[in-house]
Amino acid sequence: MASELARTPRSAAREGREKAIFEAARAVFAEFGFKGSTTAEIARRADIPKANLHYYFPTKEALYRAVTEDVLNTWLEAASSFDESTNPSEAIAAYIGAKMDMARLDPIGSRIWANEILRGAPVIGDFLETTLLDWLKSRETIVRRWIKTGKLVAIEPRYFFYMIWATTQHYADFEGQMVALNGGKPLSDAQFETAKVQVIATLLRGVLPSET
Amino acid sequence: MASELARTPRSAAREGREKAIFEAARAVFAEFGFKGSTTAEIARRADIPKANLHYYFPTKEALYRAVTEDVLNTWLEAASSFDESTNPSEAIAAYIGAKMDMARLDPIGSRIWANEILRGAPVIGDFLETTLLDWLKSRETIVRRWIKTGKLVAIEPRYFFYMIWATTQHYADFEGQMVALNGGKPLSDAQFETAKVQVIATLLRGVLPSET
DNA sequence: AGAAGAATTGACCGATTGGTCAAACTTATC
DNA sequence: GATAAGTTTGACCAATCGGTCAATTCTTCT
Repeated sequence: MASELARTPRSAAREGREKAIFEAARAVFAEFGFKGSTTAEIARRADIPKANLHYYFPTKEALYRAVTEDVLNTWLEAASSFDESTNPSEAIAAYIGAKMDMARLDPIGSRIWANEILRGAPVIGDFLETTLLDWLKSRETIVRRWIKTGKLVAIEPRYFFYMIWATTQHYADFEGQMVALNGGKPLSDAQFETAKVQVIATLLRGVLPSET
Repeated sequence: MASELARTPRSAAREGREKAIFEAARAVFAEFGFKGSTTAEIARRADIPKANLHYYFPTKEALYRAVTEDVLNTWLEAASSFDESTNPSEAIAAYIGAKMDMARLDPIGSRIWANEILRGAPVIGDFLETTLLDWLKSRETIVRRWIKTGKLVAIEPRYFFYMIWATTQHYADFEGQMVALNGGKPLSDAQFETAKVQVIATLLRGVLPSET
């Protein structure tokens, strides 16, 4: 099959080098944004000559697109954790938990996203208007159903999702601020777990009807 | 007095030109961060030759510091709206409201802050570790007192403030995402007011004891 | 072993970067 | 209206930018 030929696995060495460039690019783009990043700096962190970088990724923009689209896929995976079939508490808790874990495990991805949005989302703009909007609409429907059946207080679902996105992403994007406020040390696993539990509890209390 | 001579008011024309450069710089730094911004682009937006920009602000870094410190002062003004003397609901509502209004009225300032933190806060790092930490500690004390007197549920105050900062700042930093999800149009005043009311209500419900 | 292709790299390119400078131009003061 | 000070600006600089290229080295296959 032709498609199988196209997917012929490259040598492991090649994949390794590509990944090294990719990871270096992620770190640099996350810190300096697209314009502020240089292929020279990325190559330096990947420990290869700049010319070699351009052999694997012809342009800075191609590399940026590859990095950005990868972040997008990670986002989509986490999105599925908001499950319609479970009850509101469980669905919301699972979703917030998944997004918190994402921020903890891949803060760089979150920062790449943040930089892209700050620029006006020139690359992922289409995705926002199509896939993300569709996702949001379908989840809004679910939330509205929960509200109608008295399982949630009357809220505008959209702004509730914004709160979740804002809070979870904050733990990745503003890590620098948190470190400064934590005596120069990153949040420990225990601290992060406390934060995660509290974020879930506070947001659930904020939208669940009083138990009267 | 010598200090008075130093503060000799410059001509109104000079102040106007300085302000034009300043505003152009704010917009550019907010969009591209420090490294991604160029003095040429700032000068272009201020509609002056680049050499003239360097007459008013000798270096790109000096201009950036001026812009950043201005953002900092705005933050400090809003911080005072968290008032110890009022009850928790009012203090928290007023503070969230003030930060939401800040995000609405000065999204650029918020984005400059975000870019600075994403870079690792090289300029405002000192401020974070001193003034901001002091502010946070004193407010944590107030919140803990409220918890002890049963006016708030048991929470770690710090992570509650992070939620507030995250959510309010999100309305400025991720405006591009919200616009994409709102049919390409910015949030109307009515939409923003709804969002603001809901954010306050949800967060208050999240930390106030049930009315049983 | 040797040919063919893939990968590596130093040298280099025109464009852009932050910043300088001297000459020209305005404005205030006497 | 002459002088001095403050302001504006095009031309220019070395350094860095994204990207190219030809020469070289390494792998793979027969």
